[in-house]
Amino acid sequence: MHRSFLVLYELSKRMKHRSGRLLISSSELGECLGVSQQTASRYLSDLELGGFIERSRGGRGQFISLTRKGLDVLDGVYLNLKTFFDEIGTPILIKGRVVQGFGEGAYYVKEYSKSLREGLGFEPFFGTLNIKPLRPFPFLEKYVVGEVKGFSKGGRSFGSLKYVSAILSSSGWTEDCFIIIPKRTHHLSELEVVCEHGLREKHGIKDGDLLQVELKV
Amino acid sequence: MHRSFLVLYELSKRMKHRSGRLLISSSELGECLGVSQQTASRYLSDLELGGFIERSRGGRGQFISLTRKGLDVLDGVYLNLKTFFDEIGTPILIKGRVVQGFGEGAYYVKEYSKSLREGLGFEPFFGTLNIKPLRPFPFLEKYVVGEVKGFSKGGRSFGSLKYVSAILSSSGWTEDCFIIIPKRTHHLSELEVVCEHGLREKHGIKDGDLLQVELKV
DNA sequence: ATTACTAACTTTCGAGTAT
DNA sequence: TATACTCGAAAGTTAGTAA
Repeated sequence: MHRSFLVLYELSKRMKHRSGRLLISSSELGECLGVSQQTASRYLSDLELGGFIERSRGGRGQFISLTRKGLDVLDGVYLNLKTFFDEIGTPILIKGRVVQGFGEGAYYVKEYSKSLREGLGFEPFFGTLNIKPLRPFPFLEKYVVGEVKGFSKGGRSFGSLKYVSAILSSSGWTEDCFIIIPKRTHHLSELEVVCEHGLREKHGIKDGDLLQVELKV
Repeated sequence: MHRSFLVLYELSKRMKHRSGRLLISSSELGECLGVSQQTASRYLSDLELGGFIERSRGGRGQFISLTRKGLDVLDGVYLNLKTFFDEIGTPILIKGRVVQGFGEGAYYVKEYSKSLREGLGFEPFFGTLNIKPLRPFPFLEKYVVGEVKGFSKGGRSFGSLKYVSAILSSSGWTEDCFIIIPKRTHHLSELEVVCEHGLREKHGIKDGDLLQVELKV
């Protein structure tokens, strides 16, 4: 979240919908934001350079539309504010597709096995399911229910893990699971799920399948 | 919308709910935001000074909760993003209470009467209903359906007006109406509604009554 | 009308440090 | 541990102006 959000947001306020297009001049935008025309012009040029917007010159200003990247910035903020303002108990759902992990999941679950068993209350399956969400998803740290302390082994250091409780589901089945969050990670782009069972085998899951994760809050 | 939003938002991300309280140190916050401890400390002090947060020192940091003012900043952003991301056709509802206008509504409607009649397609009632929304409401400019040009009369200048089409309702009745937006206004805090009929008389509306405005988008 | 460059100005930041 | 002050350095802003 950097400053560019404020400008993107100001643009989005003036668009009826995410797929819309906006005609605005740099001086108008400057007025909206309380900065000069020159500064507004630089803002737009920076946003374009960063891949957040696309623009084309029109006679009375410039036509602006948001790129996927720009929309995702706004969507991430929207989803976080939604969890913040929604009534307690409103389910938090994340939809995503199964992706190929780096193959390290099994290795790590094995290494952390003892600690995880104590924390989770069951023997975790030796492997993780990696899920790539379709949209940005809320910041998960606030839902953390436990932590596994880091350790060193064979000259290699294993950092602390936090985990969030969730329910994984697809058509016809539901499984309790945990989402693993390496302690020193700021921007998670995939969810790493551990479970008591091998879900790929048990439910015939393969890469690309669409799953739903519901956070237990 | 100024920069303080970014810090408020970062705090809200770490709170489970709007009524929650957060324990965080200035250096942790600095890390989240990518700034130094000193800067984060100043951010918090500025937010407190501005009335956006309340805080109290704890041993390992400070307890932070958001004030009504701070929540309204976030809520305003949330509502705008909601209209931006919701499917087209999702109704946009604003609930608010009738308040005493400055008594100028009748005067202005009279002055603008001719132009309004042309734009709205009916003879507007000589008076406006002022509504104070309960929560922040979305930026309305993007829903403008028409404009009434400004003019000068008797040495006094009347600025341009824009208007948005809406449906006003309460238990048992519904009325088509328009929300009037003075062209050079940036921060509307009340809605000024014009209608074909005198609603205070027709429906027995009095100050403090709760009404709902649905925007026609 | 616009957009956007450069140079001077202003604000914001953070290392050092006090509390 | 914390928070938060001062002040030199860095970053951001805008007036003037070109295109």
